[in-house]
Amino acid sequence: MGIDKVYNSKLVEKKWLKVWSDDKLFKSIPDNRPSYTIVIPPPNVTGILHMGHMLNNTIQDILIRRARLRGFNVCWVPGTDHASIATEAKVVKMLRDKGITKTDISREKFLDYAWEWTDKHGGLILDQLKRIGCSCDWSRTKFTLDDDLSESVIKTFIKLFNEGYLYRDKKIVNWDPEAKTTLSNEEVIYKEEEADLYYLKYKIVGSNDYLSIATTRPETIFGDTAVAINSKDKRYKKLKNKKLVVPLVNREIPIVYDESVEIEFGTGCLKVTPAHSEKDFLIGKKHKLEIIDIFNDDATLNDNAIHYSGKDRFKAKKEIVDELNAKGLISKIENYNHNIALSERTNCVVEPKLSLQWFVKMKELAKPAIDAVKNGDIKFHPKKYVNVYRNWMENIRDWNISRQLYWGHRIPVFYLKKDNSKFVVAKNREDALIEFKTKFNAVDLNFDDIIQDDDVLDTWFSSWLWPISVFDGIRFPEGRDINYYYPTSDIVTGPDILFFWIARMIMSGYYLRNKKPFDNVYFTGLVRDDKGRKMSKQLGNSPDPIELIENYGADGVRIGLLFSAPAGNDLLFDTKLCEQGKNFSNKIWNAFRLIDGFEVSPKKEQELYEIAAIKWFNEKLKLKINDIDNAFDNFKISEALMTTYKLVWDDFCSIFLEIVKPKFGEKISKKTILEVNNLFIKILSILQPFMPFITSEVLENISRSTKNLDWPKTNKIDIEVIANFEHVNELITKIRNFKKTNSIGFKDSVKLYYENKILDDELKSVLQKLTNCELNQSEINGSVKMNSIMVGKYNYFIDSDKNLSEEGILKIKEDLNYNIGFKNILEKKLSNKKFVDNAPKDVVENEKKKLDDVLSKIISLKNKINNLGS
RNA sequence: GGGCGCUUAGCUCAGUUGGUUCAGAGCACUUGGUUUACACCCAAGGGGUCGGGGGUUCGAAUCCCUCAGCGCCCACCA
Repeated sequence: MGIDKVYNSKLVEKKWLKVWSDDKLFKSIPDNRPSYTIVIPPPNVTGILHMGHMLNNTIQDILIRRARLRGFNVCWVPGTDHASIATEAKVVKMLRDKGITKTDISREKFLDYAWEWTDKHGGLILDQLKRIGCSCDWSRTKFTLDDDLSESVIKTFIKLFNEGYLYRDKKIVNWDPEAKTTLSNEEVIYKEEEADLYYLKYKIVGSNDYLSIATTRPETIFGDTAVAINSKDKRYKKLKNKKLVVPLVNREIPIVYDESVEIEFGTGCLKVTPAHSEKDFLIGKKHKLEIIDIFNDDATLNDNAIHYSGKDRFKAKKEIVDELNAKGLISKIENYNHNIALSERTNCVVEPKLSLQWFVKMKELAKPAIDAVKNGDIKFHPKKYVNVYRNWMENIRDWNISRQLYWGHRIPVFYLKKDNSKFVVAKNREDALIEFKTKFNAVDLNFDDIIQDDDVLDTWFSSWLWPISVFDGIRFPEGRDINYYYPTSDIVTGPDILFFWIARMIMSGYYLRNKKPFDNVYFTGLVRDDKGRKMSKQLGNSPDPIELIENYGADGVRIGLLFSAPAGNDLLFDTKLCEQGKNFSNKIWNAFRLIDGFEVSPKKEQELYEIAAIKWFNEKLKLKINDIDNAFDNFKISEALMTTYKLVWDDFCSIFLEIVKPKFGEKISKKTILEVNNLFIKILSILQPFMPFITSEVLENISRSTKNLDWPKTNKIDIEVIANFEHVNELITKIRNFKKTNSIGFKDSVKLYYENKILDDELKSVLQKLTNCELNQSEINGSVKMNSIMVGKYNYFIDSDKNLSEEGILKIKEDLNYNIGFKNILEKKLSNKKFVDNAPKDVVENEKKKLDDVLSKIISLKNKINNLGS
């Protein structure tokens, strides 16, 4: 045989990657067919493919390819995200390595470097997606900083502003001192940490007494402008109207009474630093306290910290504690567990900071988005995330969208240089000037008088528009594409960006188009290693997807990942699963080799066993396709794969092909080979979404053409054909088992006696081919020593020249005991008046039937044992 | 502190509305097999009192309560 014994994934993949890129096979243009659309979750433009992408995009490709086979006009839009803070951090590091500091160069210069960096490293990930077989419409590739998408972002900002959804406010925000930007609440992650709780002594003015105040942050005393006590706290009533002296600073501060202070915590007294805690800020606002900011942008202390000015916050903390200690101003130190806030990107401790920022009012936008998910208009898979979503959405907080970065969409707000409380929102400087002139009646204003906001928008402010903006539906709401492809069908993503992205896309969808952005959200799990640990760079436990593809083939890796990827559950990735995937590829390859190698005889009649096998497999295939369709409809993709896997490996290869395969030296009939090929093509169609490479290759070889596959349709299924065939199959297993336990050679002939009418000529032919038995229909002859085997409720008898082995006899006795036990249970149940009276009739009938069956089983087993004795 | 979810074979997980067609699958394991597609293979087999306890019911892996363990999300306890 000229074809390789082992499937060569490298060669095949190389070939098909070329075909797929040359032919623009996956290009979509609106037409009369129904559309099926997915927009890719855009990976970071300079990112590289990791296992999460691999899983996520494999699932999308499976959905996409199946939809294509089912005749939809399929559009999978690829693209990348500029990933504002992540990319900027990389560029800053690159510059630092070159000895350049971000602040030393102009914004324009920095952006030049950033674009250079993006051009150099960007888009690599899209090529990697091609390697795993992704069938995107590559002609539609988008980048969030493309001109059209940028314009969409700006247009949306202006619309939100004009409709009152945007405001600028001084609030406590999350400050990342390393990236020197604010972060949204979603970009902050909390980690439990053991800390010290210091009890500091604040001198009471006009007395020699001290008030003890607990804090984890003694370094912020320079910003203290009050001490707050709960008004219900009886212990401190006598302190009313007293003042306190802040240690080290020697500033006198008032005592204020506020309900938000917990009586139980520490001493019940809270030092208030309005500039460095949201809670303190609110207290300060209420009591009109002074606000003293003590940090620079890089979280070193500023001049307000007197002799600690310029020192790093952590270093300063230690020294301050030492100084306080030396002065006897710390009464005790306790261990205390609390959550520290870390930046998702830079991993440094986030500093709450008072700052003027742009916010989006979310409450109103959230309303239709909550309803859509609640009433099932948008479906989440798995459902458990509906509650998580609702919980977040119903308590949604305003979205801080400004970032003190360069890389991104610059906020389209222009201020008057002289007075930055006066501003306009406009898409460019020219419009801004006109706007200024009308709004502020400033006729003689020129470009030098205005300045654009320095900040850029949160990266998610562009990605929340993605399903609309990739079809240019913001600039041109009546465009052809947006009206054809939107709402999109499904979106596939990890639950970690449920709030960042999914929730916000739903909101923008309703806000901008009054329509949901997608019908279904499929949440994948996290890819962990085989010990259940998250994959991370530090642990080095994340395999390189491309390397895996080299070793196991893209199809093998796709299958391997999906073998353990039920929606929403984390999956423990093990390369063993890829090995299984690779083996499966090889199995398919060899099925092809076998079929391809059949010698065909044009004149030969079909064998009876061929007819039986084809008849059965036709029905079985329909049954399984129904199961697979069902699994897909419920987004149980792993289940769909497993059903396919077993259908191919067990039913098609192990059973069907084994029967159809001509006996040694014989040929196969023409009619049969045609039918086998047809069935194989259907099998390949089902496999195609999971394993695009090998199926394309085999199909081309088997049909000698590149004709398109269809997803097979099912009609009425003949259950009896399946049941009878499977009866025979079970019989075959039992005969083999009998041979094994009785040390009869696998290929040795035995005589089989049967009494029922299930076996027609075709099935008999199958039985003979696979077990090499001699068939006789007859009553049992009691005088002959025979061994009975049971299939369902029917008895078969094997006559062999060998007696039953000890093991075989033991088995029969065990079988008898089991059935007697079962009989007792049934009889007890049926004599229970309560059961007979209360249970539904069909249940009772069923139990009676079972009893009949078991009784006849017991009789035949007893006969068997008696025969042994005779 | 609030909310959600999980606990079924050695491992990873299925089990819609309670009823021996529900105690399952894949992997792993055990045994036997290789000139005739594939040892990246074939055939056969063993294995679980469904986390513990209690309740509802004629009947519970499935419904209710409770305890234990694990995981996730949210939140301004200094």
